[in-house]
Amino acid sequence: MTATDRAYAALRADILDGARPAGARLPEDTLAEELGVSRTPVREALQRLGTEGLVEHLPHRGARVSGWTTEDLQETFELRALLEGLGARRAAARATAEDVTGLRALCTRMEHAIAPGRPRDLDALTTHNSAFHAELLRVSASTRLAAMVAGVVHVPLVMRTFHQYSDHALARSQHHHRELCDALAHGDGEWAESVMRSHVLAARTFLVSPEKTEPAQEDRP
Amino acid sequence: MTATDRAYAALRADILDGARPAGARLPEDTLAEELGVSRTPVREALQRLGTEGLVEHLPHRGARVSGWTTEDLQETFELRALLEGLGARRAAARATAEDVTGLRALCTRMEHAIAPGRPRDLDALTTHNSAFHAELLRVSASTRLAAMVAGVVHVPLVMRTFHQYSDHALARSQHHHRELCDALAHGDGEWAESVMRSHVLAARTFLVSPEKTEPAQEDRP
DNA sequence: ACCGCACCGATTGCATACAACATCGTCTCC
DNA sequence: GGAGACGATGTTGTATGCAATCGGTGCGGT
Repeated sequence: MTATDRAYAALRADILDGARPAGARLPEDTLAEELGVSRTPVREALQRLGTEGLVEHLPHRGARVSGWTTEDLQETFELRALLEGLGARRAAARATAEDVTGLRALCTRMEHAIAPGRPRDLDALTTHNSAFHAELLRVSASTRLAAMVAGVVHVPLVMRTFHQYSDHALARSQHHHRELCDALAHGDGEWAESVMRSHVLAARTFLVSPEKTEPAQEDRP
Repeated sequence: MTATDRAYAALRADILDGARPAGARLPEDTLAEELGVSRTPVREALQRLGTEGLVEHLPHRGARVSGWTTEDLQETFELRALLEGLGARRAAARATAEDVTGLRALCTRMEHAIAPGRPRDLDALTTHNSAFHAELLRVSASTRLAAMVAGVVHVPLVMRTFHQYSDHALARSQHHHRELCDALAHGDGEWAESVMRSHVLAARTFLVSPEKTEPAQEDRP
């Protein structure tokens, strides 16, 4: 692992878990000192984080941690629903029996991590969940798509979602995974895409529920 | 404009117009010499191009121009249809009367550029077309989305598409733009999204037509 | 008192020097 | 004669020094 990778990983983790709050300044030389590397890898790490939207660059003014409004969160999940939906559709057209078997194995592990009667292991759940989604993207055979999703999905955010999930919501999430496997096994891209969209949009509702921006009820008369 | 920006723009242009073909090596010091800058801005430019998928990095092996298979093109247009479709939908929910007026002005300029009875001005058409799509993304008020679209839309590719367009296809393209303006004026997101998808997918067909991968005719019995 | 302008500190942007690593050719040993 | 190891060579990865640029501050003018 290179110094650039370490600087990138450290900064990204700091930002996403709140150690560096939104608006915090990120001077290159200070970070270089803190991380024990020179300014060059710090520069490259900041640039990468900039393309992901986690930090914003002001010319000759330095980098800051960019803020996350509710609107930004909505936007992120909208994009995830779209991109991961496309990934699921493509995966359905390409998945082999072995692919599906591997994904189902991950489902089993996730179900064990939250099996009733034991304390939930949300770390393990998060790990296997990430593996599941990553595997799906691998099967979808689109490098560009995978890179884009990686830029929008932030693991600590996913974990936070799991923390807020009720038992019911957790179970539903697992049901989505199983349903995705079935859709893939049948090669049904539309089905897979639809399930994935549901999966992501369900997560969105839980994350942004504290301050709903929707115009509320749209009851039919 | 900084040296990094110049290096980025020059390399990107070289790659997209074929001056640096797929597979060509991109040694940092050689490029630095050619572009008249040092290796540092070249490195940053190569990294940016890497996130866009135009070049691929091999650890300690350098960067190469990444290849574009037909499959890659399909993928790119699939993503564009999705992302720009979302942009159009969001724009419809946010567009003011002034926004629509501005977009319609761009439509008029595009129509002038390809008015019958005069030689087509495809450079002007490309310029205004880019402005139109950029303006739409601005109205959609999603920084992340705009950045993603910029990563998959390559202007020379768009121009190549225009070159291949028949009169009929060019006219249809302009009709799409007008229809988008109408959908925005009515605040109809679904309509706008649908039109934008048609717009992008029509372009895809023209670009990949030389070697159709579709299973050909799906005539109804 | 307020506005404009020049200086000053801080920080980035760029250039260059050095070190680490991968590949390839060659040489030796089996 | 072939295979493995070792050095040669070229390239990237990293560190550091220097200059350009931006924001703020204080002074002078109006």
